[in-house]
Amino acid sequence: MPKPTFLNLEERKRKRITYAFLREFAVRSYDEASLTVVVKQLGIAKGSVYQYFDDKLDLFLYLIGECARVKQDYIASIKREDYPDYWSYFRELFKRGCQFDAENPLQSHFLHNLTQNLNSPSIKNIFDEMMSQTVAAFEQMVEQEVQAGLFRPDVPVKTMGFLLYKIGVSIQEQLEVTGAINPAESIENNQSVYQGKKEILLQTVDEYIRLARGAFDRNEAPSAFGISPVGETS
Amino acid sequence: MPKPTFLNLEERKRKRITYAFLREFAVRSYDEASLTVVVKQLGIAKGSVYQYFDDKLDLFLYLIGECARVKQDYIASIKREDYPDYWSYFRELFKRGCQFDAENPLQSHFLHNLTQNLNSPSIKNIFDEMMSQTVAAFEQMVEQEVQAGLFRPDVPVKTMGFLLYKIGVSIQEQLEVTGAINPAESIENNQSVYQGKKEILLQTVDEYIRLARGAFDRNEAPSAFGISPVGETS
Amino acid sequence: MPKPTFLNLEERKRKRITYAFLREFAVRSYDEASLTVVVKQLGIAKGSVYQYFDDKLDLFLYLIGECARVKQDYIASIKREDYPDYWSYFRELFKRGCQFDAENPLQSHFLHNLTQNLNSPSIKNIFDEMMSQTVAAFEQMVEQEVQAGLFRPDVPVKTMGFLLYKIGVSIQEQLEVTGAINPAESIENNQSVYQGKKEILLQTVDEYIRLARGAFDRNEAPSAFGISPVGETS
Amino acid sequence: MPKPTFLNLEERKRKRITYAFLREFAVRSYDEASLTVVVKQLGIAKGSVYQYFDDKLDLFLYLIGECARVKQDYIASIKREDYPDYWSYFRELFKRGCQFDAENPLQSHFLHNLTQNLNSPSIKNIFDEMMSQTVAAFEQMVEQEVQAGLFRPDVPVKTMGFLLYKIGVSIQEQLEVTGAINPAESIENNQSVYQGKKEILLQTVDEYIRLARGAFDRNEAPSAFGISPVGETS
DNA sequence: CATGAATGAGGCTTCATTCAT
DNA sequence: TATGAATGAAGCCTCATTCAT
Repeated sequence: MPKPTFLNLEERKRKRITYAFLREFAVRSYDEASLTVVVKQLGIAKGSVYQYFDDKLDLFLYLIGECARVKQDYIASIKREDYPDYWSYFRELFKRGCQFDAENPLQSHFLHNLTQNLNSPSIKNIFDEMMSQTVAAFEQMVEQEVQAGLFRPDVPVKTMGFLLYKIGVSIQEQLEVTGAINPAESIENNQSVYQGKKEILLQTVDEYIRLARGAFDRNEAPSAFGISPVGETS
Repeated sequence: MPKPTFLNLEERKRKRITYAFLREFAVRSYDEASLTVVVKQLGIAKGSVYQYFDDKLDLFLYLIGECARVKQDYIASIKREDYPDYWSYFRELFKRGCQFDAENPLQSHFLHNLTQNLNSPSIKNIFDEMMSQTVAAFEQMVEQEVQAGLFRPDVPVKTMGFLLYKIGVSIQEQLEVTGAINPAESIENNQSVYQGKKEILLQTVDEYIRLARGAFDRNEAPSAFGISPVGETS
Repeated sequence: MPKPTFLNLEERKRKRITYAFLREFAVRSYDEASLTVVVKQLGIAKGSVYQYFDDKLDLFLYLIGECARVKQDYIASIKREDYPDYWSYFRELFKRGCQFDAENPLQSHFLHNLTQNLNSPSIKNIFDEMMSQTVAAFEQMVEQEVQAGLFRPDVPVKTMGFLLYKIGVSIQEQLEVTGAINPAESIENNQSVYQGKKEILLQTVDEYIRLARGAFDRNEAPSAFGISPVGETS
Repeated sequence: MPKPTFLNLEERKRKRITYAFLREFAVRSYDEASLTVVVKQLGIAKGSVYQYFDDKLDLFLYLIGECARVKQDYIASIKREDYPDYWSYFRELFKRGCQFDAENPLQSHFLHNLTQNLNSPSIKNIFDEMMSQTVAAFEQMVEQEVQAGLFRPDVPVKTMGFLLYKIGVSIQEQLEVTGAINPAESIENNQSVYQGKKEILLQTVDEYIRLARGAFDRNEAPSAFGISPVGETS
């Protein structure tokens, strides 16, 4: 939690500082990120950072909180009940994610880099909990769909929830591995993560959805009935 | 590549050294791992390490190679053609992986930690390539299944390959996130990663396979139509 | 270039540090010089050096720059056009050099040791360029004298320039080889390089000048012909 | 002085070892040269070197002695009395030096690199003495010429001797600074120092001789007499 | 509230030399 | 006589954090 010293800062300065650190943590992992470097860029005293935050971790957690809050604003309004099935809802999440990315490039980069950041032992505990929460959220979604008879009931919710979470992550990773997006490069050029790549992102989302439907949706056997009644009736 | 000095070492000593470093790299990431610490544990001179290996990276790559080689011995004999479908083949891979884990706990821990290790910038390039190769291998498997008419043709091989790769990873991760396994703790107690957890691992594999079937397998319903109805009714 | 941290240091401290390093580099070559040793002498933390300078090379270049600047102040005001011939100008350079030596013993020692320092591979490139510039400066001087009809035109400027440069160096070296001066010892006793040796230095300079006149000056015999004989006889 | 162990070695092996170390010391300075590296190249045990020589210095001095001996064989037969003046003798020294270079490239490279090697503190004492001897030899030559009435008597022999020595050195250095020769490169290509550069070397020698004549030769004033008798007779 | 110099542990790496076999 | 593994001091450099001003 930042100290009052930081919160009382003139907004301009507070944002300047926040952005500089976001940029650093968007490019390097927690352990690699160097306060020294950022402080030099900012032209502020090293000691100041310790007037604002308890330590490196405190600062880092603040940044996570801020970015999560901003992204949440984009996503919170998307309600499952406004969509006919889970997958159109799922797709919408990515669409809004794109909007968030375009309007908050630095925050988007920061969160993006976060995903590949689960190791640094200094923060392992914290990350584990964060991930647990995220996974739990997906489990809950799955639970709802199962209850509604839309997702298959024959696989534990835990497993489906985790795979669903992983599918979300995979979409980003695949784009990165195949070179469709290049965060390291785009942040260098002051571009957002998905700048000019919205189409390919959504296309990939659709491909994954096609696969996921087969995996998660309740088997349409009854409808198959309607298709091949002959064999059955005979 | 280790220097002859290392290879000529008395086997007992060579193994003692290898194991000590495996242990370190199984617990810490490449950049965090400290040669100094291990050397102190071993009670050997720091300089000795540099008689054995060119540098830290050389040592690390040797460990990767050794572990991969050992694991390969367990897996290489599993041939796709010996199994009726991809998924029984897939399952067998995990079964043998379990055996490898039980019989080579340290190597298994090392490889396990490797997965969560993609960041260390000193070795990012090397890791990226390793992962690319792994992903490519999965793509190739998918390609084969598609050719054989067993996997669906309406989703790009690249996407299916990547998801398949991710499913493999997810199984391990889910067990870790849910607390079913706890590598950090088990290595402390000189236990293998999956010690006493073989059942739950395979059960989870089966769950994922059930999901994956729906996602990847060619939907047989329509084709069943053309092939049999007539014959059935007659 | 030193970091602001160093420049903002209290002058007393800054000088103390500068002098300690000057002393080290005046006695040892770049590669042999040990920051660790100096830091211990100074009683400051090793890390401090890296708050002041980027690295060892940065520190070294700073020292070169400082000493060169100081020496330049002594020499810059000497203009060729104020002297009837090159050699009286040349002699004056050494006289002022002596003054610089007396008033800045440590800097003088440092620069003196620099000359014998062309090897250290870490800085070979930098040194090669420095020497090239110095040689070029001598070439230019020679060129001017040739243009003015004062130096002989029948030997390439390159060769004369290089020899002239070497003569300057030789004067110092001869005194050292013959034991007239002993930098290693004099720095130990906090004496300047040429302390109490000004006379012998200038005497040696004069000897070299006498030799150099024969080598470089245009032979006046023929020209004496056209100018005077007639006028003299009349 | 090498130990008997070395001298008793089969000649082929002894030469192989000698050459490998010559090569190393021809490329690196004494302090930079690494026994470890050479021993690896040779494929012999590190300990062997210490069976052959007391230590690094002992080995180095042996190499100096060997090379000096070989070069001496080329030069010793050149007698001053066989030449009309010092400078034709001087020129011959370089010609034979060229022959030595062509027929013993490695030794030539080694000796060449030696010149730029006066710093390494580990061997400073030894080098100082070597140089003193060389300088003394030149002094003696100068002394003889002065006695013979061929060199000017109005400048101390010490100074003329030293400059003469320096001129010899300068010739080599100038060729290197101007890029006419490139030892570092030529040794890489298994070429001798002056391979294909004999002409430019001798040409440079001639230029230096032209300068040196003016500097060292007794003033020819009397001969000027014969040129401008008019003014004198009137 | 800001400053920024000081800290010092810890990191990897190199090398000549020794000594038991 | 040859081997080659072991040594360990010394080197440069990084970084989060502290604290006096």
